[in-house]
Amino acid sequence: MARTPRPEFRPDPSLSHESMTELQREIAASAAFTDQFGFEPADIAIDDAFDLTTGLPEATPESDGSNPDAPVVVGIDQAFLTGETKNEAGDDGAGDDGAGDDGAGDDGTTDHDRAVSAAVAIRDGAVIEYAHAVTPLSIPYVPGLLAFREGAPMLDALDALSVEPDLLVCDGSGRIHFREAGIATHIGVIRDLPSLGVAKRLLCGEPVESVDERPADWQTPIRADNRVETAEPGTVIGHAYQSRQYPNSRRVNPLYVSPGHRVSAETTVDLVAATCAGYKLPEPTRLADAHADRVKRRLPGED
DNA sequence: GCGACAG
DNA sequence: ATCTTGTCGC
Repeated sequence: MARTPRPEFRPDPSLSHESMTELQREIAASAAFTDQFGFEPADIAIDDAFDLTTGLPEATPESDGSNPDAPVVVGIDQAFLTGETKNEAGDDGAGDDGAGDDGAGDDGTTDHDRAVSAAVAIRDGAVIEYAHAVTPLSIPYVPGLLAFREGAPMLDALDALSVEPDLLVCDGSGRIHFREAGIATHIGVIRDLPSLGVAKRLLCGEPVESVDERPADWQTPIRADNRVETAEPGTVIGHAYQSRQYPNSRRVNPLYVSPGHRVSAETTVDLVAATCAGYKLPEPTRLADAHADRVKRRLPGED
């Protein structure tokens, strides 16, 4: 059957705003918001939360006891090194070959930051591999255009991974996006891998029910509103999912989960729920977050 | 012109 | 995202 050619991903700082939004429309058009993967949510279930109080669990590539045929879930997250000014004499030679000036400007902020991208591969409840990449950032954060700032760094971390992922769990939105092309969608489409996004805050769209004071495991659909340019208002683009709640309180906010690529909105909730083990964030994201922080701490500069 | 906005 | 110790509440 005919197949839409995969859009190329060029996070070039010189790209115009229009070019970026146009590329996102192509990404969204190439994305599949239907289930296209060969396993069940139960196959990636993580029953026991990893204990991160004594450091991260050791990676065990040679499955000791765990099922080597279980799907590989890869969590991806980032940490940042900001405020890196360019006036430091004797800067480490790893500087970027700057094309002219930095887009610094009037507000004093520069783009001389670096991203630490971390990817953690989990199979049958065990970590089988850690990978990371440190990438200079050249594009500022703009709501809706996050993929152009963090996409390449995330792909770098994925490239550093030796195992083949069966599912990517990204930090941020997927289909819950102005053009249905959040960073989870970008990454999924570019690698043509099943992917989903887990965000702590809602970018756009409207919950069917109020998300306040909800018990654990509660969920409600997120419908496209007038801010979602590519979908008919009312279209379900993701869900609010209350992954955890304290026994006698109701202050924890829900997660906002949405399809990235090759996963439906409904199944996205099931997949996230399967990888949650008592904490607000799903285990793949918790571990990727911790790994990114660990790499960042070990980097020259802060000891 | 006003509002609104992942990491 | 990041800057950051202790601390109020269950």
